[in-house]
Amino acid sequence: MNERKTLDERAQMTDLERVRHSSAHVMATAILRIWPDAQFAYGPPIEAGFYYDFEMAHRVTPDDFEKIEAEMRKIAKENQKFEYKAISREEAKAMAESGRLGGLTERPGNPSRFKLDLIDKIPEGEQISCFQNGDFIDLCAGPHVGYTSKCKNVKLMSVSSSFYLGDESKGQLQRLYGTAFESKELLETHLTRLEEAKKRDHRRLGKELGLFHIDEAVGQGLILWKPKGALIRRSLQDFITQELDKQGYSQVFTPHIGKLDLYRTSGHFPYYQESQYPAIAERDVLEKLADEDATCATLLNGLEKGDYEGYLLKPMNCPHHIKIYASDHHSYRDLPVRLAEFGTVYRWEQSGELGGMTRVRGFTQDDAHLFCTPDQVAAEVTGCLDLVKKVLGTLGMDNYRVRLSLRDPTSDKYVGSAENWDKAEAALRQAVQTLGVEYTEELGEAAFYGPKIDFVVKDVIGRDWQLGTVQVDYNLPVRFDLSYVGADNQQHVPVMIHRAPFGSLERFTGLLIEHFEGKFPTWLAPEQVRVIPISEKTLEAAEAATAQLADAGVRVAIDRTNEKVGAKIRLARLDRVPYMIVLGQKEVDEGTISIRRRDTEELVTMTLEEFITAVKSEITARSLNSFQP
RNA sequence: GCCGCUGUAGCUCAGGGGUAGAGCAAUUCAUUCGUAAUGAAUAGGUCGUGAGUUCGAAUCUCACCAGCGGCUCCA
Repeated sequence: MNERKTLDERAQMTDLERVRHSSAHVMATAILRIWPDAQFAYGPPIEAGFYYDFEMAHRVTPDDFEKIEAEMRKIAKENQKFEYKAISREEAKAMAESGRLGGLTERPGNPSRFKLDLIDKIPEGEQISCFQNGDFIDLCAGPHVGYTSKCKNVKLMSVSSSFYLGDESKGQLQRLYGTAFESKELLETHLTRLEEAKKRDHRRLGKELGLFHIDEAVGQGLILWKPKGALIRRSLQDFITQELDKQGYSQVFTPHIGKLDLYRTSGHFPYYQESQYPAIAERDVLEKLADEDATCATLLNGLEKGDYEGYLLKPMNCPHHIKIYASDHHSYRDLPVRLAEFGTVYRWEQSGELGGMTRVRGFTQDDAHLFCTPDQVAAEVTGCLDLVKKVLGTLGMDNYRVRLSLRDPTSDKYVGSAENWDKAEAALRQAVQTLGVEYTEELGEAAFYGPKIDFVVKDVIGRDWQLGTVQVDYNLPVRFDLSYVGADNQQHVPVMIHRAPFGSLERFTGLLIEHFEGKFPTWLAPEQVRVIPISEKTLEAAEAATAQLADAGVRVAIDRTNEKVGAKIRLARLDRVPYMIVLGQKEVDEGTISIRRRDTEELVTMTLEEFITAVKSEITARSLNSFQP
């Protein structure tokens, strides 16, 4: 976000982005009027508005928003002109030294240290420019709106912290987020939409619908799937399992822990040590160290260096699957070998990053590892992409973007030869082009052992989450000395493909809850049908219908409470049950049932047998829509 | 991990230096009802945890824990 935009990109800034970028300047002006010691760093427009990073003694809290907004509206009313000024590098530096750049001209302050740094980052020979509105001048490439009156429809959203240029070592700044629109109506629509989105938050719906629970006593980021959530997960797993069977995968089961040596070989243990649960030392090591009065540091060092053996909660499934592959001899005729597992892994994510089901410390990947010949890579990757597309398509999730994650050529965090990286990246690029969807190539997003194709979706508050992923790996097969016998009767190293169409069941379910607003299609709904007797007089008939539905394999519940029908309907709708069957004396006499769907007022009458046939075929087809009578 | 905010009944939240409140949910009773809330009664809380200040702390202070919004990270 901090890279310098090209002139072309700046010219392409939309009118709305100009309003927002200008609003960031107006906000800075307002802050300076209230707190003159503020030092500004960087203030761009973003997808949902704008922010400005700054440093000052006063800590902004939401209580200050009203005061800042009032000053901003005042500045908008003053209708200051945004004036472009081209200045020389020397002028810019002189202005920054006197605190007038990113400051008030009439009230210069301390040298603008961030602006000085930003000036140094502008390539020699490039025109340096600034914009002035009223008495506020800022180093800025623009573009802006003409006058501050365009910036009157603003709202401050939140305050948080950030690092200067995203660098943890460069100190912490305050970041104030706001949003701005071209009209009051658009602003209000946006704010209403945000309120609506909050109601879809999976953390809120997960609680309301009884899908999952996170308990302090169990641990941060560890999901307890409650019965209803577990039914959703089971349906998803059944779906995937069916697809895997069709596509020639073999399902395996592996333990949740493995010896440290396994991860030393894979390279994960030293590389990701900070984000793993600490290793479990063997008992005799602990006893020996206790006898010697050794410190924890001795233990940790010994584990790290390999002096002591221990176990790790598995942070990924690859090494276990690799060992399954390696336990047999393989001929090129056997390949590809496709090993799949719903494999639960544990990662010590930073506490501040955890949240709901989307970022957790224990999660289950719908994982698989494919071992194939170099010739098979392209076809296998394409097959994996098709699977991801099938999964997302079945669920009606079409709001994803595709990212080709490549290595950053300037970084040394990657393992393996440049030649293999080039091959892997080329294979993925070729495969993603067959997908027929737009994709972006992003440098530095690759895994340390190989490039990947990621499917990224947004949650209700606009955050990006990586779901499905397909990765080509030339490195682990070498590290683990894997082989197969080729047609030439020689030993060859297979290529590995890692892939997970959902990513993790936790994250995927969290995003599904938001995607469907809790109104899952019938095949996923924890409770598919609710039977509602009108009174105790028809309870017996309702019990019989419930039993018949359950017998047919439909997930059904009966409402035995003494409430009126209206209350029972309301409760069933709040529980997002797709179908309600109302049974009164009339239906019993006629031998029919009255069906009401979750989203309509319309009532349909048919026999129970007809309904069972229809709903069963809807479930089997994994239909997104309810059946049409 | 860092910055900021928050933590009161199962849930949503009010209150606030003199020992706890509402609505919903729950339980019981009455009602037997025709498509989004029938009525009444009852029960329910060491006010996140620990320490400190105070005659007295849910309320003030500090530490810790957890959640939320960002940052950083994400094999």
